[in-house]
Amino acid sequence: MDALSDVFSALADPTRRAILARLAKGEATVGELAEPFAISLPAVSRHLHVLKRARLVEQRVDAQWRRCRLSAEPLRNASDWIGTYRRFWEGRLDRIAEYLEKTEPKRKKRSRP
Amino acid sequence: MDALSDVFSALADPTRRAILARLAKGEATVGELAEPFAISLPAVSRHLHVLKRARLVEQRVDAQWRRCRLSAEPLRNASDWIGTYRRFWEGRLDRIAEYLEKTEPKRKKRSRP
DNA sequence: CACGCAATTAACAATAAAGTTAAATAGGCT
DNA sequence: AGCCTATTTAACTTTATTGTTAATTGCGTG
Repeated sequence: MDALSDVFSALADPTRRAILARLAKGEATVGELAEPFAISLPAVSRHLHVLKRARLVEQRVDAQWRRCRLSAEPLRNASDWIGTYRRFWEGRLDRIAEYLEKTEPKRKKRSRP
Repeated sequence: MDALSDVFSALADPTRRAILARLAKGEATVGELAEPFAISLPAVSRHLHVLKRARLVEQRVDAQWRRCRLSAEPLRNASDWIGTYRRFWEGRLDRIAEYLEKTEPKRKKRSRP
């Protein structure tokens, strides 16, 4: 999978987004990250694996702990990708399209587009 | 699934992102959208279903055609969500964390974090 | 060195994703 | 009506994802 797909895919889960939100406040161990969730530790470990694959989380070994921290760089690409569509939700092109559709005279039916 | 997960999940596929890119240039029928891809028409139809579920695409019926168009509004939420992390990739907090890690004196080993 | 804690890996089950081909649905044309 | 075109739905296969519990690995302490 391409990097961008990995990132969007990693973000497509509320638990993983909550983990990132937690890490935005600072480094944490896997156990600390797992604590707020009703799922097992292995499940959290796998979520972290997904986040690492997307390069959104880095782990540093400290004795028996894995200290996790946010690595936000890939979010820049995701943001840039989405950003190319900004003009569409900022009311410029959408509205124009809507306007055209409403005011354009009805087209004749035809068999090819 | 929550709306944001639906959006990120929809974006986590290169074919679907390509479809959105095509729609950014203007309305298109399903057949037109399918044309550049090496996958079957039903497969494209399903990708569109995912995009519709995420409210990123709207379809309007025109005789036997479904004219698809971009509906970028949900991208605003996705963008906003990612945007809360902007300060991290803009070099403010990352760097501080790196700096602290490099300069902090080594901690003694201890049995609790 | 045995015990305990942190975390991952193994093994497994359930569900979802993504693709295929074939059949169904729907509208316009002759 | 019957055919052609556009698209979806059905049925099925393959592969991922997400979760579980149990076993494993790694490390520090008494």
